[in-house]
Amino acid sequence: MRLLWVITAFLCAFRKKRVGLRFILRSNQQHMSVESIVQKGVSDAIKALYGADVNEDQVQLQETRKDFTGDITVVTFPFLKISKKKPVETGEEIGAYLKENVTYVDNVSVVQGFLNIEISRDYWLSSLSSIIRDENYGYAKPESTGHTIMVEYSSPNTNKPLHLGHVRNNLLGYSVSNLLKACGHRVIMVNLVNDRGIHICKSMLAWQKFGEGITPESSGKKGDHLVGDFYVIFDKEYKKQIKELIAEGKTEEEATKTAPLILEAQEMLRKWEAKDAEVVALWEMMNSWVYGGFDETYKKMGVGFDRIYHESQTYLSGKAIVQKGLEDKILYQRPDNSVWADLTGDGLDEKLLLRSDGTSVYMTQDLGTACQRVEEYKADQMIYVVGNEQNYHFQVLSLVLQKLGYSWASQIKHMSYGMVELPSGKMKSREGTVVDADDLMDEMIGTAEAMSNELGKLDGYTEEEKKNIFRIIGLGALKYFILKVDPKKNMLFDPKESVDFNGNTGPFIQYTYTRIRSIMRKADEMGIVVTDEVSSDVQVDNKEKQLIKLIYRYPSVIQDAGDTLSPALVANYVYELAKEFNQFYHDFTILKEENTDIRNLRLILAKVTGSIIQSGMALLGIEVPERM
RNA sequence: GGUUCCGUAGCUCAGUUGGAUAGAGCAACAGCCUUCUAAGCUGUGGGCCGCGCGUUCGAAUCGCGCCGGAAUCACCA
Repeated sequence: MRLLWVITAFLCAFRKKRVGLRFILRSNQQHMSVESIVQKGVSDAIKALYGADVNEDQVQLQETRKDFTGDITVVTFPFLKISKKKPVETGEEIGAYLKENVTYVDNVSVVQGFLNIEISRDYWLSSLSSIIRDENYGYAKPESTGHTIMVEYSSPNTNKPLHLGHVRNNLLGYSVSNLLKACGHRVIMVNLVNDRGIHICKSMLAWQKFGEGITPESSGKKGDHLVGDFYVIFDKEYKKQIKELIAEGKTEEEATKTAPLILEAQEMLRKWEAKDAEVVALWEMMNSWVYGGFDETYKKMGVGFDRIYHESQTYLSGKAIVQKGLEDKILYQRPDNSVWADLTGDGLDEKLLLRSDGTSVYMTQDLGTACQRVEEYKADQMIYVVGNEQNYHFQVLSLVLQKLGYSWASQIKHMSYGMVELPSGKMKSREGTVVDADDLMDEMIGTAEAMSNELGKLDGYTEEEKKNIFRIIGLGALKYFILKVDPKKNMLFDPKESVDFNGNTGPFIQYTYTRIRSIMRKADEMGIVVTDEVSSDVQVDNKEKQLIKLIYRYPSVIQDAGDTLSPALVANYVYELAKEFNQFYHDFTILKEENTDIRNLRLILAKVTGSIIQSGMALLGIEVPERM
């Protein structure tokens, strides 16, 4: 039961400190990155001008602000102590050296302490021409790092259908897995299904008592929803009994503990643990209904797993590990035989690992499954995509594993994400404010359909084709809406206002893609062949250069997003790219451009932008349509 | 109370090695379709970046202290 709901964590503690700027290496890249060129140049300049050694990593760079001319800017303040001159003077001296001695530096200008550098057209054009030849631009070679990372996500309970909270979890888990793959890691996606426990028994009992033999087939209802209904029925009947008992004079606490229904549910759990044939059969039947429903939801959402674990199989594991810890005196036993880890020295509390009756708890199971996974998959790292409400749990998990002496304990990362809040506050099933995952997806697709029909651009398409486009747009809107937000932050979702289709949204980006596809189709019809060859003496407008620079940034965006486990970085980058392209599209004609070199350059820009949109969106688990 | 996280425009969000005048979208208002898809583009208005102190050439960003919000601190998972 990992996913109750909610937030953040201590990602930062694990976040790798970046040293200097990233050097982008690709098999077919002939030259160094802009950053490296400038850093090396400045380092050389300072040596030549002032006789001091400055490490290339220490040269501070930033993108040149749009209101100044230049592509990249060196901050000169840190060098003033070396130059013993004023900022402007220092900047001018370094700038002059760069312009004189560094190949791709075309022009320099100094504003206050900032040295703005213009990189030559040749550099950008040759970058573009190598980018267009790279089929997997931005992605590292698959499994090239030699690291195996396990990503656990989703982790639902089998007593009710998936809701909005799971949606964020699933989208994040899936997207982060994609990102890590794109960074060259081997990734194994796993799901730990909570298929046992008292809450499952509640649904089972309610079905037994009130279900009258109803099944998903007989009712036409999705299995997970049907089971969820009985969970609600249990709760209702249970409350009724509590009320009656209180009316008879019992205290609320007594009533809660002694209501017949809860006693029966507990009895059922005992029978389940004793492997009572009848209970197990019921449990298997109802779980299979739920799995059927989940599969449908996962499929619609577009997520999947390499391996599914069931808590019914893992909940006993970890006991041996705890026993060993006890023998090694890392853990201790209380007089009632319960086993504890004392974490007070680390600023935390004491944590129970085995109950007095010897049975295990949530933590025990996680200790066990972690060890099992390391052995089974030789995982170098394990990432748990779980809401921030469980920050404490994972802090303890990592700490206990460390104390037990597992060298890989520090490789456990809790990818803690924030809760999705509704305008009314938290989702509460009892108050009927839960946003169901299936309903939500259907609504989004319905909205896409209504909007599309209103615009009437798909007239003449078959129903089949239209349906698929509505699905792509509706889900694109939902997924983008959720993924563009920094994972660790709580976010607000307003079901009434639904999700926008204009502005910084999935459909906006998809729309940009369809525009590009439309151009490419038309070019094809006109018999225009887009060549990979970028003419080196073609005029490049500022807007075009702007686009090239954005395109150039893509690989480092993927790296950053992978390092920080943040799909939001990719989402916001793709939006920026789409926006930039739309401006370009608005200002320039492409197909009607008469100069064929310029036309070819613009077609290349369109083509590369289109494939980055497609691949970036794919990292987010979002499809792009050919038309909309 | 302890621990962790969050606080940026009316609303939803960007802003990650500390850098120049803090950016988008939505909403509001004003424009742009005989020209490659107007789900687009352009413009206007809108901000003590929660508050204070400190570090420094420079702080939305780092440190400390407050204020406000969230989560958690079970022999539940």
